[in-house]
Amino acid sequence: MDPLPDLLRNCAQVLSPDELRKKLAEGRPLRVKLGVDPTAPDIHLGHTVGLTKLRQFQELGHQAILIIGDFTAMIGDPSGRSATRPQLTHDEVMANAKTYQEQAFKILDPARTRVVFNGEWFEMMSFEEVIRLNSRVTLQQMLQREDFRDRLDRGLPVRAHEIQYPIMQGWDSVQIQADIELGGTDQLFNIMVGRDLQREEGQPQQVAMMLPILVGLDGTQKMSKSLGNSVGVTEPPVSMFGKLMSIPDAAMAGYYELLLNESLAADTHPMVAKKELARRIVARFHSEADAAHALEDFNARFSQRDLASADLPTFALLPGQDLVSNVVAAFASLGATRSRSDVRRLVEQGSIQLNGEKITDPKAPLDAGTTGILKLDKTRAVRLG
RNA sequence: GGGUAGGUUCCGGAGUGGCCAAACGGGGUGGACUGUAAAUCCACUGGCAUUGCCUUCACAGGUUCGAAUCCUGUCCUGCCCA
Repeated sequence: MDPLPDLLRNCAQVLSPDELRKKLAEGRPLRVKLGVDPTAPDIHLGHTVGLTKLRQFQELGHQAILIIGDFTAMIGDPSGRSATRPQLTHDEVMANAKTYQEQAFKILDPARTRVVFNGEWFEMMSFEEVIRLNSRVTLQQMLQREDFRDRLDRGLPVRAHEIQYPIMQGWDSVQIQADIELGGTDQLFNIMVGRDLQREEGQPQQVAMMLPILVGLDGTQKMSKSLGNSVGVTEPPVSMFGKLMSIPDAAMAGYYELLLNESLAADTHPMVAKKELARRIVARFHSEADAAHALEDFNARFSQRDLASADLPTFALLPGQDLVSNVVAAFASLGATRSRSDVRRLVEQGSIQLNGEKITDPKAPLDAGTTGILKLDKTRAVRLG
């Protein structure tokens, strides 16, 4: 059976399908490269799009090469960014790299994955070699990218180290002699630099496979931790489920395609389809049982507005304290920090409910023996006890 | 190195001596409505406090009864010139 159509599925752009066909026809395991920069400790669903494609190659017997960009992460990929990224130290990066690998193997097959750190070669390079590498590209090439151009036009700084990024990513491809490089559509430029460098080194050029960008929970921007619109793969089932339910309907089709690798049936009710989506994703990263539980919990909490039978953390009231103090403490027990002013506003605006009744007086006393459910905000509530 | 324009609250961006915790827009949050969707409407959006107080407008000093606004120095950025 011809694997090509399946491999091309979901790809935003492939340069070129023809080259890919030829490589496949060689009948050897291809080296498929995917680079990740461990700039944060956790990977999120957006990262899993590329990993899933990589897994697909693995299942066909190809060799996955996961490049951990310990060096490139210190620069930060400027792709799509409107500002320089904060620079991380090598120690921070290495700590992130550890959790990244663990999480990536929730999707990848360890047996067919080679993990490489690009520090392996960059750390060794002398300044002379760096200069030599830099002399192969022109400033104009590096600056023609839209993100840089935009910053230039808007009078924002573009720092010299940022233009090193594509060169480094390209050099990675040379080092591992990549046959194929996967990346988001915003990686087109970087991947093409890899092709250029490979050609200069007399290597066969890699095929560029660009995958669509997964939008975040807001339904418009790219999923990214720094934008606060991401779902981490290690998040607890209930929270993962809830977040997925909050995506706009319009974003659902993309999630089906990119995360489940199938098309969203047009005739399904959006809510049913979304619950199914959430359930399956939770099942993938946790378990079927967790997923079933998360679904039940969601139904109880939101569909039936039955907080009482939902799975809530308990909170012991602070004796003799007013409502605001207790709510602040309750948020704190959930790991959220809210100022008293903030909580006061929540109270006055009717967010705080005790057993379904709004309490809008910030100074309302709470008897220590009060029991029931205290709703804090849209998604958080605690059981008193 | 020279010239010039700037650095404002999460972001963009007003404000050029008191009426400024600082317009307006975006974003975010809460409420109503819902399918925890979208759209819409309302409210809130530095901290503490039931009058009021405290800390903010790059940083450090200064002038003044009073400064985001004036002065001096420092740091940072854009643009033009070299």
